[in-house]
Amino acid sequence: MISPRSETILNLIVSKYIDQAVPIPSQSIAQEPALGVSSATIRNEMSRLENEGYIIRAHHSAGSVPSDKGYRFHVESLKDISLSESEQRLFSHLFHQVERDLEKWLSLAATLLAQQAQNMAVITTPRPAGCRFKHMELLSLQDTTALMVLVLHGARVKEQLITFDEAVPQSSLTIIANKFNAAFSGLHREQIMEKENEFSPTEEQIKDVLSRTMQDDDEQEYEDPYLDGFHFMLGQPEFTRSDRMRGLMELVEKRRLIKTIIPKELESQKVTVTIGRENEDETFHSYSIVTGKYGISNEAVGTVSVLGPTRMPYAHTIPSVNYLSKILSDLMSGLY
Amino acid sequence: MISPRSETILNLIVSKYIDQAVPIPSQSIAQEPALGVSSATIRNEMSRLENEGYIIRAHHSAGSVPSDKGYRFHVESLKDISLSESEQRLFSHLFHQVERDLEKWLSLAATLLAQQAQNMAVITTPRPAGCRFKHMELLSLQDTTALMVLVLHGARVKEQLITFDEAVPQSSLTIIANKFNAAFSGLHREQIMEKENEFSPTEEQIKDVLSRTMQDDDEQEYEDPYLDGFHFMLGQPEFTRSDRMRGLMELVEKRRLIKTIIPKELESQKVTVTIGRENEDETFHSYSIVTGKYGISNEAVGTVSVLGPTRMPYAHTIPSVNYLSKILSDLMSGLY
DNA sequence: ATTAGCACTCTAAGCTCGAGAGTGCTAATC
DNA sequence: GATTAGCACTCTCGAGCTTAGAGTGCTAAT
Repeated sequence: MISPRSETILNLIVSKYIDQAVPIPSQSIAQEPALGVSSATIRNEMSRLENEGYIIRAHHSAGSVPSDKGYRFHVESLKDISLSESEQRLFSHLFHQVERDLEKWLSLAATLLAQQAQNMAVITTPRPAGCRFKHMELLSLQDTTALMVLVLHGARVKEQLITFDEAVPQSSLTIIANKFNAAFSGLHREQIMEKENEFSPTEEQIKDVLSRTMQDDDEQEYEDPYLDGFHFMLGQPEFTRSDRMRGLMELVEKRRLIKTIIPKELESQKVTVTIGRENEDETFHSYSIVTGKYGISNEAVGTVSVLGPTRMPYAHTIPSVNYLSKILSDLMSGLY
Repeated sequence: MISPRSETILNLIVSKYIDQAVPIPSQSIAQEPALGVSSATIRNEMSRLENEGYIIRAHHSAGSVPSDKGYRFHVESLKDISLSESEQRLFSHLFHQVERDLEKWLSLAATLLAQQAQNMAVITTPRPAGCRFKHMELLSLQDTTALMVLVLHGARVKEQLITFDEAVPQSSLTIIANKFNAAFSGLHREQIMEKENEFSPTEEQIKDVLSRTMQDDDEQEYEDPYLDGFHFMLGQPEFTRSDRMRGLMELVEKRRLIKTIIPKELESQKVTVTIGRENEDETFHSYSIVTGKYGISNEAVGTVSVLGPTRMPYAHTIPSVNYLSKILSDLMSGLY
């Protein structure tokens, strides 16, 4: 890749293909007012681009389709684009209209992002580095059954049923809850386990359940993510053959999706784009994933992603992911 | 429909078609050892069945495909079948292995049901008739922000952020929570609103949020249901053409599915089967829905359903829905 | 009432063929 | 040397045709 004209042509091919989902002929590029050359010249450039692996032809005399390498070039060329001011304002406005509630925010973000990218949006809930006890409540439901409501730092709430061997009245439960609240406030699970006060058997049991619940939370890689826009993805011409999506569908349903989708390294604050065969998992060899990180470092971090075919409107998707990450981070700082 | 032999033949056609998804020729029925007649005889019976609208032929000389009326007959003929004892034991066993937690139960039930029916299972969470206050907790997050944790009867937990105009310390919040807990225990929303104690502005604000949260809960038709087995459905040969499922996909995603899916009348404890054009909503004219009710009457009721093409393994699906409703009802009685 | 036998119908898959789209190459032009 | 017009060549896609075979409906025999 040398001449600037080659770059222009490649970018035109990629944009047009993303738009039209049809192999792009040299003529259609020649018509572009940006460059005043004939289709024959374009053809020369195109065969060079093909030799260098930026574009692919289905057969001898077919139009051009970008390769992964072609998409990669295109993506690099627009990494620094940001969302238009009017869209930024619209987004902010929408977020300030909904209730102050993490779930509502994430759900809204997923919907907006899917809409922008015309593909599936995946937003994971913030992962605390290691959850910390904030408050607990014990409520008697029946003689031997109680509900434990556990509040962790960062406005995370967990519930768990507990069954005792013998009847435990609400009054005892309240006393125990108060005792635990005083003793465990702000502690991590390990610190709670170390505490060796003298506990009654009932208390020990509750402490056990508490510990297991917190451990669950720590171990859980991600909760069910917020998904939206699967139907946009299905609408793409890539999926007229339905078998194409079977495997993917199962991934989504089984929620195994997430582990595979999120890039291992999420060091940088920048948006990460993984294109086609750059994905380690073979299932995604014809998909691209655009991922951003949001949240508060060292406290709780989640991801904002878009999954779609490699032919994805990166020019809309990347800045949207970027801006939504920023909004969510800002909103979340109010919770910690 | 008169002769018992006609009935046998119709049932054979339906079962075979459900199994094979291919029009059933007279020969294949004649081979059945159950009735020792030739294919010509079957053909005579078949043309009678066709005249009466139980089966349909794609064209002049094609095999038989059941009509909605045919499926209806088939379903009526097996309404009283129950799950095999071994499967009943297996199901019970599985339910007693998981944690005592409503979410886990519903999720397990959805997975089992989808597996049995080889189609999509939809389980709605129990709807309380009108929610009742059990307990609340107020936790300060930042100076002017608090988290309200609201526990309703039936082990339902709700969270809501509250933002105050001025700083409110944890100590004040605790006092307010105690006051409310004492005053509102066991009450419905309307009853809480009627209470006209003298409240401070902060208390009024919290009471307002409380009321809105409870109203939300009352108005919300259904929460997000538990879905499983969409991929089974996609695997059915009905869906080799992908456009067939687009609309459906969107329904699932937008959660509008539920309102449309659940029969208006759920009086009886029996399982309800709605076949093809019996569905009011046109979208489901080529689908069948099998629905059962579970829960505790007048307290909290949810539904267990299977959605799939009219060619659905009713013989497995109906007893499974039936038995799972029973299991879930039994389990839930422990929560009230 | 049942059945064997056969002619008839309809589908689905394969096949050819021509039109059209788009390229690669060559030779002329700037 | 870069660009371009012109044209032959390649490949795809859909239309139309053909044929094998699956399955029925009918008739005449049992």
